[in-house]
Amino acid sequence: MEKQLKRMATMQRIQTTGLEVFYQKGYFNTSIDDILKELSLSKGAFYYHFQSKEEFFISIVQNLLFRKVYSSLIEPIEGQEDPLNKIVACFDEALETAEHNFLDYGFVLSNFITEFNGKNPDIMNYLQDIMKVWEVNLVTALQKGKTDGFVNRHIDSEAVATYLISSYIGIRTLMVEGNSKMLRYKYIQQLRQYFKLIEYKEPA
Amino acid sequence: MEKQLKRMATMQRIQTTGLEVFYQKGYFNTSIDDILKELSLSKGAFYYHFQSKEEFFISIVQNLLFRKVYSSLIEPIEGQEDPLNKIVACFDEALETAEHNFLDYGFVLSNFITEFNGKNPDIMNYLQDIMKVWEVNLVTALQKGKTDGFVNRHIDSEAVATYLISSYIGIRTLMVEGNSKMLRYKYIQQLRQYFKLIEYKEPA
DNA sequence: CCGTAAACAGACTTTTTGGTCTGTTACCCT
DNA sequence: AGGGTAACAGACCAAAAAGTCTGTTTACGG
Repeated sequence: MEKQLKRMATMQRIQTTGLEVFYQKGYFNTSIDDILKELSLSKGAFYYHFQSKEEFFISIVQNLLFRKVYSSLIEPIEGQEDPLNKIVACFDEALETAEHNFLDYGFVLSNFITEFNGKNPDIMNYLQDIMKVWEVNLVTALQKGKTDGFVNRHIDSEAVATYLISSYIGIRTLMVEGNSKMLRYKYIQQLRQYFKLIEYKEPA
Repeated sequence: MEKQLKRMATMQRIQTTGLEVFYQKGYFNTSIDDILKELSLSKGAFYYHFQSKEEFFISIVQNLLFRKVYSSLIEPIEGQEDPLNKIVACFDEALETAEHNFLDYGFVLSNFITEFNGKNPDIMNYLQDIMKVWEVNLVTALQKGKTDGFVNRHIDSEAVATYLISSYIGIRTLMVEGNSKMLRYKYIQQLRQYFKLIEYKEPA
């Protein structure tokens, strides 16, 4: 049963550096050999574990990418009370790790959505599924916030979720050009302003 | 002097469809032959007018892309009074053309920034120059709005500009997955909400 | 009307790519 | 301990890519 473990370990190794290189160079600009060079592995090893470049990428999306988005953007909010403050904290935290971890720069997920849009509907579906999970989670959190008395009942939860996702994608895109610390500060500042509008206000 | 005109005409033809194909398929996933096939032109023609694929793309950025961003996002705001309403109208207008003109889907500029980030610093500079012009214009408009009594003097113009750009980039990225009409409606709605916070309020 | 240069055509070269295939090593099971 | 299979190495192939080069057409100037 040792073999099973080794197999998984090798696959994960290839996937991990695969994601790194794909992110850095883009999917179409990255060759399998680029990844293999980084790992000192051979083509034989790669095609023993994966059927094709495309299937390989999809496995990365479903394993690494989904987990990453889930743990950093969905889980910290899911089921929590006081969603607005949780969202701010979660976004701030995510932007902070983005500052220091180059792999986080530019929000990998939206980068790939941009790259595959109109080119590969198959892969696009996998990517957009992740986005949908995120969006649904945000909407749910906002609705729960309404019943728990944290969020103004008159706001349009779906519109707010859309606006949040948009701004987050955008700020991550902007952060690639450096000065990310200042951008993060400004962004969180404006996000707090925005939330003042939609939080529950005690009836006077 | 007829020749000069024809030369320019041909170059523009190649650039125009070049931008279309680059946008649809991505720079690295597009071959020169892809563009030439669309135009029924030969390699000889292309390399007679342009030195290389890279130089060709840069010429597209400086000619077509800059003009597009300028005319749709900068000019409508530049020097105008009442910047907040002008910005809403401008963004709404830009999103509306984005709905109907597939070439606008996904905000071409930020798509390319995503694609070239970390891969080609040279091209990145040209792209980010355009972003900077936009940002400066927004900041200037907001500052002028303060002196003209349309914008709250206490807001941080640069932070607001960053937030605006972020959300715009984000919403354009989201619009690629369809349902763009609803997204546009929700986005503009939330943008108006946000602006209520930063508009000038008559001292009671 | 003709020579000359601009504008273009298209075969060719070199490099890179995704993917195949045969051969070799390492490890588990009996 | 040794046979068998999983895990990997790396040469190989066909297609595609950017870019070159030689040849042909077109059109302007004298």
